[in-house]
Amino acid sequence: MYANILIQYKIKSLDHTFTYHIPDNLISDIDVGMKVYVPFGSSKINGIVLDIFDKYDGETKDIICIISKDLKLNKELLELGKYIKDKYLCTLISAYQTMLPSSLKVNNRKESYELRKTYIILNKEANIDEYINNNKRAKKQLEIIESLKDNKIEKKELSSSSLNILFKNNIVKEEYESYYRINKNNSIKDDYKLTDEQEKAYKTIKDTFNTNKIHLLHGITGSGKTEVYMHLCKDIIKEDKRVIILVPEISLTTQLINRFYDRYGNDVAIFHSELSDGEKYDEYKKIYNGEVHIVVGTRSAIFAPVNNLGLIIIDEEHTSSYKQENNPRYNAIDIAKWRCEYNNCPLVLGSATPTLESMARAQKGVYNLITMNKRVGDAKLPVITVINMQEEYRKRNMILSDDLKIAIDNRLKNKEQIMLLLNRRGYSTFVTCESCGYTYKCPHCDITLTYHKTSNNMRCHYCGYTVMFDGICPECKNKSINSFGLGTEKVENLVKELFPSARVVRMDRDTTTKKGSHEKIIKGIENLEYDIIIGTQMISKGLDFPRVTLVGIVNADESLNIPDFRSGENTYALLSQVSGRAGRANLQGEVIIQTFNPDNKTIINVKNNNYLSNYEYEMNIRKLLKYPPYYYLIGLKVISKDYDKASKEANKIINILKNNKEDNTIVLGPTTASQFKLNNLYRFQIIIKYKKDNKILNILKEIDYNYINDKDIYIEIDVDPIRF
DNA sequence: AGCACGCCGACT
DNA sequence: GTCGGCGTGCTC
Repeated sequence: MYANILIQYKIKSLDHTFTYHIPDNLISDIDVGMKVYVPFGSSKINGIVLDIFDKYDGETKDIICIISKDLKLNKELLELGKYIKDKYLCTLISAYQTMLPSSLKVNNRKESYELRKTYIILNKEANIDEYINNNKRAKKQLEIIESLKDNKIEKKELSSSSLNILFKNNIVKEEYESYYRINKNNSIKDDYKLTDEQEKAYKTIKDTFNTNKIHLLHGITGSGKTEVYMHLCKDIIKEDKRVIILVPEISLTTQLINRFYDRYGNDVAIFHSELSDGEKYDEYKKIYNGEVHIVVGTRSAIFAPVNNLGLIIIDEEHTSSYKQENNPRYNAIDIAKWRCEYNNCPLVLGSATPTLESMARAQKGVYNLITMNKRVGDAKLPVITVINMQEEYRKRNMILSDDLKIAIDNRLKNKEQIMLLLNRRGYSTFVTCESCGYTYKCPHCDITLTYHKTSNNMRCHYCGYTVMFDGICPECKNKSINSFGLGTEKVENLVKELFPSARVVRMDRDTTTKKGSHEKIIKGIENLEYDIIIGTQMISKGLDFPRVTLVGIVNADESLNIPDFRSGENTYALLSQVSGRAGRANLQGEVIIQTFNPDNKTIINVKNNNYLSNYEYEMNIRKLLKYPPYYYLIGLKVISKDYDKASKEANKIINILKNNKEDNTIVLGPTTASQFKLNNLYRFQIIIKYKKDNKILNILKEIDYNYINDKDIYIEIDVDPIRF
């Protein structure tokens, strides 16, 4: 018997199987999907068995041993890997590697992550009565024997000196029991009553169990989407199927996971980046062994090794965190679609602000649109005020406007909580007019231009359009063009200065890196230990604090000006999500948006809480400028430590692309990538916009293949990129 | 990726 | 004469 093995190195030139002979002693155990140890060249490495067959007449070596018999990739995941390789142009092994938690990665050498407890039991074969009679004076030993007569006892609870004598005389034995690091018990009965709207959504989805339907659940913030998910889970459990629920990132996960634990206890496995390797191993095993019905987790949980999958739910489907930004650059929504098709089950995409792609599909009837327009209970929508920062700027209010300061003061007096959102600056520098808020945009791509200090010009990173920079604002003719940005720390200091008695907490990358710090801050806010919460987008999603009644958006423009064609869409989503944090319970919420561009369409749509108007506005631009969802995108980067070589190859590639495409396919570039020089590597970028073009997809694969053995040039292809 | 092989320059 | 630099090529 022989086996085709995919080896652990994720190098394009090794992206094929090698055939090995299966020695007789392994034949009965070996199976497809298992991890094996094989000789390779002059060393020994790990690999995955992809198929097993009888006859082979080339030269082979023997497989040394099987590494994991009890955990292997199942048929579905093996098949899924091929899809990922084909769609995202990555190596097959890296597709499989991303499916596995680090404890089980193919190149992992550590043997076991299993935690075991050691118990002591009486040795049934020993003549215990005789031993008791002969050792009447060994009080401690007799005590132990007596207590072991009706149950086993954990080893560490017994005195080791007496125990050792009992061991020596074969009176007692050790017994092992493995246990999981995470154990939860449910505390709440599932008797929550759904509102009419929730009930309708729930029924609609439930009626499509056992069909491959995709639902877009468009529910405004506070409309109770989670409760709909919970009800669906109940039915999944009833039918003994499995459900995967994806959530954007841990900030949201903590609160949501606790809700699932409260109701479903140890029927839930969780997956997110804050778990330790051991915890992830345990959760993976619970899923693999079919011990849980519900899997809740971030992006990589989409690869949970469930059998009998009955439903996938992707919450906050618009968030960019479902797209992996390194190889393989997959999007969890794509993977979900594939798995739902494979298992013939429905997919639910939930969001208050669906992506244009999803809404467009829903309007075309590809997805089934379910709308929830009402907030649960008495909660009213917040009142949104837009503050023109141009005027505040003249009053020397650079960070907080008078209105926002007054509003904060009022909430503090009422013992209500305040959230201040600060947009993080992007990695590229753009310039804004400090007095009127004007930002340069590319006339062809509607993208904010990026400033380049070395050449003193501004460039569009999509098409290469360039203008010189003269420092004079073309709008208000002031010489106030500048690039400025605020950090959370700066805002924190000002707030502390203005409101010295307020208890302030900051929630951003810096304060949440430590394990559990996230949860601690959230608990603190829930327990009303803080009055003012300052944070980045991290605080915008899903969090539910009933005493937060004021949300202040400090610099709404920062997000609008990110050089990305989706900046408008993303800003709408961000602002309306964070607005949704205000007034979740019966207290009236208020939102104050500070901007230099009060006439901006996105800001106006946020103020009017009009998703559909924003959708139509953005769709128009996308249609005009040929962006998704009207066109598909592919980003290709040519990377080299040699500037000239990178530039030369990029030009060569663009010519090949232009000569092998359909007429309506557009090839832009090459331009310098937004992070042009990174780790001493120069990066040129090509953008492809296409509708239906197998020609260009095939030529891309060919280009990718041609550079496999080129040591100076590295090609990076991003299919359906969300950011360039 | 990792290792052997191989072909040049500077040392005990 | 030999040690060791890393450029090239191959691994079932």
